[in-house]
Amino acid sequence: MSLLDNLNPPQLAAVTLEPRHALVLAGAGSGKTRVLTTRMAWLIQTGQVSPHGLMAVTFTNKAAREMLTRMTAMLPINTRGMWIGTFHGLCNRLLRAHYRDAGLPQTFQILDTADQLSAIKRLLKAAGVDDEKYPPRQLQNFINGAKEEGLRHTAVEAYDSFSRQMAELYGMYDAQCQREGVVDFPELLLRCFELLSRNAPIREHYQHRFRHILVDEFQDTNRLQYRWLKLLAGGGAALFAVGDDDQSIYAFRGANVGNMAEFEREYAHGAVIRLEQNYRSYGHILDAANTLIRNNSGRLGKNLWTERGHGEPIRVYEAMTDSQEAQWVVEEIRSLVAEGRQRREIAILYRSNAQSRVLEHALFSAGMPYKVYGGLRFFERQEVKHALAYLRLMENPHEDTAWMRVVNFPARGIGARTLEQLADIARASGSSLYAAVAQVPGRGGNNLAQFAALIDRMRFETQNLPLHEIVDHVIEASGLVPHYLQEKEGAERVENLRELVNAAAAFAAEDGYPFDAAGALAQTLPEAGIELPSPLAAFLSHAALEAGDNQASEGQDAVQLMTVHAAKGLEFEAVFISGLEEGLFPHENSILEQAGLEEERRLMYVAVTRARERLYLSFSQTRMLHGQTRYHMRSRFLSEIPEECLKWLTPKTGLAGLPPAGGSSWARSAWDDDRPARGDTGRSSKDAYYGSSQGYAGRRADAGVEVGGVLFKVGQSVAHARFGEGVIVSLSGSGTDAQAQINFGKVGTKTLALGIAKLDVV
DNA sequence: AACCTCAAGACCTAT
DNA sequence: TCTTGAGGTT
Repeated sequence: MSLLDNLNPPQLAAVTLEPRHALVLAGAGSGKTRVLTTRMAWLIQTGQVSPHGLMAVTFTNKAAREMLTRMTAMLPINTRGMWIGTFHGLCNRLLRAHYRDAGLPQTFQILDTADQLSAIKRLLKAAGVDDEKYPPRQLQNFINGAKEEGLRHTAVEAYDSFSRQMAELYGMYDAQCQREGVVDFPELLLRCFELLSRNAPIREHYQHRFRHILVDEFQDTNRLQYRWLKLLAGGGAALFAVGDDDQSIYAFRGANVGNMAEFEREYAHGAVIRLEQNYRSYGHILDAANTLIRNNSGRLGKNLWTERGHGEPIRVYEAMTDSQEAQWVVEEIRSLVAEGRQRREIAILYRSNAQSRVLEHALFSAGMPYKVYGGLRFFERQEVKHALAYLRLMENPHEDTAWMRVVNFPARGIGARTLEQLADIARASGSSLYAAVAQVPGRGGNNLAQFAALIDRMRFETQNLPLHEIVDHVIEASGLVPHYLQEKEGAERVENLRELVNAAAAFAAEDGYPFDAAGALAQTLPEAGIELPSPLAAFLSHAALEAGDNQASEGQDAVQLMTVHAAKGLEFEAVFISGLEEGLFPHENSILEQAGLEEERRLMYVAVTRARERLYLSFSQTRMLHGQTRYHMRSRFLSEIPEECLKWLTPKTGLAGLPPAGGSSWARSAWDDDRPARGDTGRSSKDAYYGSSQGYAGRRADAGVEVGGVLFKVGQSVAHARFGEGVIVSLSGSGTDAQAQINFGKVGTKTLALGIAKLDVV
């Protein structure tokens, strides 16, 4: 048995490529992970590289683990100390090893997105900046965007006073982080990049060490990550990048698809290998995906094909309401299960997490086991974050974010007033809050001193304990467990805190600790005299970098619910894509720009290609969103799939948005024909069509509302001075209370009071 | 200082 | 719909 058995020609070519830079364009289901892992095993087995000389980078911890598992299945070697991990994990590892050269305290902590936001809010408050004018969220995006481009605040281009101020705040934020000894996610990368570019001995050490660098999901790299890779490969390493430009769905967090084309031009010219044979899905599913994605521009080009037959058509269902849609999904799943399919092989996908609720409700009512991915994860739960904050303070009491989080939780008589005093003193002396405690007078100062003493005491009392006992001690001594025990709804929180103890034990015992920073360092850099981070520090990194699984009902055969983003890289026998509505999928925030729309289309492409055998598409005429009923047209993506791949399960007459009776090919006729050219959203024509259809107006039996002598009806076109032309989608109330929900197309749907808003009937 | 109520804003995706 | 923050009350 050879590693190379059963590879198709392009796969074989990729696996056994000479040591040189190469780009593998790997379509969905074309054996991408297999190629990556087989190449790693092959390189090692043939003695071309030692396990230490190989680095493999992924985006998710799951992918890293999968890679490790599959590689060791082929080639049983000791993987301890191998550099296989996420960009963030590997950078963390490097920074831990060289914290001094990186200008960080040994105990530096990692801020997740939420921590970062609260740090920013605290900064704005301390600096007396108007957070109306400089919204914390926007500043966060500004900072992260700059860091992802590799720019410090002094390098950010600021042409106007607003961005100059933002850059200024960015600088203050970095100073605050430095003072507190914390780094945010993008900082891990930037700091690591700067370390390598400025410190020649360290750079050369790693450049010399890594002979082969393999990158998974290359289309998701941002500019900084690309530069980081180039820097590491600068000593002659072969960069083997695997990706699929059609599956680039992370532009919103800085991913730059352009890296692929640039990489080909700069490095991999003449070494592009395409994997286009798909081993996953039947023909109809692939045809749908191929046709859909052809609407995008600037693709590197790729067409999936299969040796399997067409398979079954893609089933399409239109529901009246979101709950009816959910009901239908459950019914279909019932019959799939009755046919003998496993529930874990069935996935329900949606664009945004908020959509899961209706589906969960329907599944729950039907007694159908299900598992939701996404949403709140274990390490993001309030009580767990509180416990982690205590642990972080024990490691580094100067971390003000953690301090503020728990200084008065559970309540210990430290109020806003006292904390304000403390913050003032700390700011004046440029010290941390912890360091300023002694200077606060009065009862507040006394309480603060007791809190600081609590932290010190917990550190002292646990200093020689194993990790899980440290955690166990802290959740009690901090008062968290006692607090939640006396709270009405606290039982589950206490359970989660106890679970944190288990997580710590598991982390110390198994893969976590050796796999993470410390163990790897011990193996890889004994010569450098590296001080190992404590198990607690390693555990805290782990908690920040891997937020953990969600509420996983272990072992149960359960239907899988997740967002399309979360589904990337996975596959199922049967897939439901729900909520295929304009404004939802494609999402309304992305519709206006071509780039945004194309990313949505790639997202749809990812969703479609998750299915092996059966694919179901569904949409609903009405949906509860933001607490109110909204009306959407069906997604344009439905009309971008060839009709011959589809099988409509719902009658094609009498439904809103559809043409009147008859015509089996309405899906590609009615509004496709008069749809404006690409680039336009096509909303206006559709809205006009709504108005004249027998859609909602007839069914909802709305006689209309009269205000000021004008009769308003659902479906009617109206004009507003600011929002432009729109269509009334619903009416409520009467007289002076009358309100209308109006779809203004590009502007969105607004609810207006008819007595106040000046509306003209068009 | 703690507790409560109400309003506003988010809700799109996530290492 | 849910969470967060502000403001008022005890």
